[in-house]
Amino acid sequence: MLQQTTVTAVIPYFERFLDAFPDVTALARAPQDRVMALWAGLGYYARARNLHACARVVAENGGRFPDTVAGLLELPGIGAYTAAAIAAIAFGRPVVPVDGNVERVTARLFAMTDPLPGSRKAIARQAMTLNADRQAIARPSDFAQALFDLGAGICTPRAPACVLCPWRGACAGNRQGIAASLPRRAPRVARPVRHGVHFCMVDAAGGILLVRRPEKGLLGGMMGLPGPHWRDAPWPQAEALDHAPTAPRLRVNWRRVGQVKHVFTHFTLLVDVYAARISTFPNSLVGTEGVIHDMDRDDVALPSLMRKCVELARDSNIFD
DNA sequence: TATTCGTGGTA
DNA sequence: TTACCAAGAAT
Repeated sequence: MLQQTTVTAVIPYFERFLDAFPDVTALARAPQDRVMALWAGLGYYARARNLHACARVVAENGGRFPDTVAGLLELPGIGAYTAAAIAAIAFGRPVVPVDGNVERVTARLFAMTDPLPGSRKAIARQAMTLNADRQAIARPSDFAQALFDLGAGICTPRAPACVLCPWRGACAGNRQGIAASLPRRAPRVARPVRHGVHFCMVDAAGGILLVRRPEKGLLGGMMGLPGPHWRDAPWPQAEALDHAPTAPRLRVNWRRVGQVKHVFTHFTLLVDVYAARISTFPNSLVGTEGVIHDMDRDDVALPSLMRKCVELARDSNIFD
């Protein structure tokens, strides 16, 4: 959960996850949709699929995790960082997990000025040597946690508190007066804008028509409002309505209720939201798709983007 | 090696 | 507002 995600954002998800799946075998035997529903809103949904797959592998092997970096790397969703973190924290192996915090501390400590992401391997190599110390080797878990906390609390991305840093005297970045500017990054490309359309169909009971998204790709395995693919060009209303969900002898009066802006990692999405009320869902629509009656239910795998679209439709009084 | 993957908080 | 960033992994 903590991969690329803040502790603050993770905590409530972590609590609910452990309530639902007290141990790895419970997670292994859970249906995937239940896992995705409890992950909904946290993002990077491949992590949920990988975690579930990982639990199944571990359960197959008697419910015991590998206790070496090499063994952990074999598991789905566990890469170099997570393997080292588990090995050090759970099994006391003398390795240094290199996350964004450790990367930043290392780049500053050794005044490494080559920009990320090209310098990533060199920084990681340097970081591996940080525990070349008798006390560090003796307590791999504490040393890893201490590095995280140094990066999160003292050696922060902006305005680092160098005067409070226990490593100030050894820090080449501080000595050269460039610590706060490290690690340097290659300039990032501008985020393009893409356009989508989604349809919020509501029945008399307040049910909303949902479809399951493909397993792979963006929001993979999650539920969503129906609509055509996202593309670079905007969708004129007439063209958008060609993609509205429909059924034989079903007359639907669509109304554009507004636009949702949603920022993904590598593009910004503008979604035109259309809403309509019908009396009851035809079987041809409900049969292969899903309907929810309460958006606040925690058993629906609805990502934040789709939640925002439904909220917009709700604000348009389509549910009244 | 470079892309693709979410979301929310903060300056 | 925009831009950046967070206990990265898979392809």
